[in-house]
Amino acid sequence: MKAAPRPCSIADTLALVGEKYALLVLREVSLGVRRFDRIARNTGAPRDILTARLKRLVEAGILEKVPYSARPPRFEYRATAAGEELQPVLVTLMAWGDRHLNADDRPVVLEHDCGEVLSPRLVCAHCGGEAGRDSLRHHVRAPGWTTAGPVEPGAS
Amino acid sequence: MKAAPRPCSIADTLALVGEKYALLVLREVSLGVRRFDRIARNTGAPRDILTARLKRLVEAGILEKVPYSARPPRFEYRATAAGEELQPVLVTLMAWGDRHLNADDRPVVLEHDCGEVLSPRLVCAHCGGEAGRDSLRHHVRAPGWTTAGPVEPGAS
DNA sequence: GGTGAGGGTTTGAAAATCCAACGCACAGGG
DNA sequence: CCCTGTGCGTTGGATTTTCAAACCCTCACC
Repeated sequence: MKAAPRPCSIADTLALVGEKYALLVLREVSLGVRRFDRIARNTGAPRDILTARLKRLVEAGILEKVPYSARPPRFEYRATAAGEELQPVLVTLMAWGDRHLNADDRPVVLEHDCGEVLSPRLVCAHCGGEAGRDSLRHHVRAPGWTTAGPVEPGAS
Repeated sequence: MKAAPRPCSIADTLALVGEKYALLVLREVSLGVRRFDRIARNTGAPRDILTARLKRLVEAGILEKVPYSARPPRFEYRATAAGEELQPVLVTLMAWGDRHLNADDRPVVLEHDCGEVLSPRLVCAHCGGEAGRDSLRHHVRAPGWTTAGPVEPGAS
C-alpha cells in the first residue's frame, strides 16, 4: 500500500469544487448568470473546461440544468439547495481577499439587510459565540488517524 | 483585447489558495502538522508539488518558515495571522462536506467552547443577523462591470 | 440565402501533475 | 570509520490538464 491521505470533509468537498474555475462558476450562478456563454466570459474559463466543470457540478448535485428553450434544446444552470449552501464559502473567500488583497478598493461589496456593508463572522449556531481557532477543538474520528497523522506512522 | 474576467476577490483569493493541495496544506498546518514529510503524507501531495505550494503560500504571507534546527538547517511552516484568517474557509468547506458527503460518519468533528459540536453559521458582524443569500445584496463597484457582466457585452 | 447567436466539440501545442529515484547533510550505532 | 536512517528537498521523464482558436450544428431573423 501507498499511504492514503487523511480522511477529511475538506478534501472531499474540494474534490468537487476545488478544481480551477469551479467556484467561480458557482459565483456567477449565484449572481444570476446562468448561461454558458456568459459564465465563460465572466470567469475566463475556456469553453471545453467549462463544459467539464458544469458536467461535474451537475453530477455532484450542486447545479442543475433547467431547460429554457425546447427548440433548439437549451439549458441554463441553477444552484440546487446544496449549491446554495456553498455560498458561505464564497462569502468567506471574498472577505479574505477584500481584506488582504483588495483592501483599498473592493471589486464587489455585499450589503446586509441591516443596511451595513457585510463583514462576515463565523459563529457557533448553538451558542452564538465566535467560532475561531482558539474556541475550537478537533476530534479525529477516522480510524487509524490522530490530529498529527496516522497511528502507525510508517508501516501498513 | 481578449475580455478580462470579472474582477473579484474570490478569484484573487483562489489564485493564491485555489491550486490543488493548497488548502489541505493549510489544514495540516492548522492541525499542528508543520513539517514537510508529514504534510506530504497527510495530504497526499507529491513532494515536488508540495515544495511549490509551500513556496507560494510563504510568498503570499499565508505561511511562514520558522527554523527549528540550525544544523542541518531545517524549517517548519506556520500560519501567519493572514493564514489563520483563512480558517473560516476551511471550517465552512468541512461543514458542507460533513453535511452532503459524509453525513453518517464525519472524519473530524469540531467541538466549540460551549461544549457542543460546532455547526458554523455565518452572520453579519454588525447586526449579528444571519448572512444568507436572501439577506445580501451585491454591489459591483468594478468599473465596466455589472452584476450580470461587462457593461459593453462584446466590444472593448 | 445569408448572418448571427447559443452551446458546445475538436485539435494540437503548452503547462502542470505525478512518481520514483537521487542528493545532501547530519545523527547514531557498531 | 562505515553503515544505516531521517528530513527535506531536487531531478527526469511519462502522463494529464489546460488552453486558445477553430470548427460544427441548430435554429431565428431578415
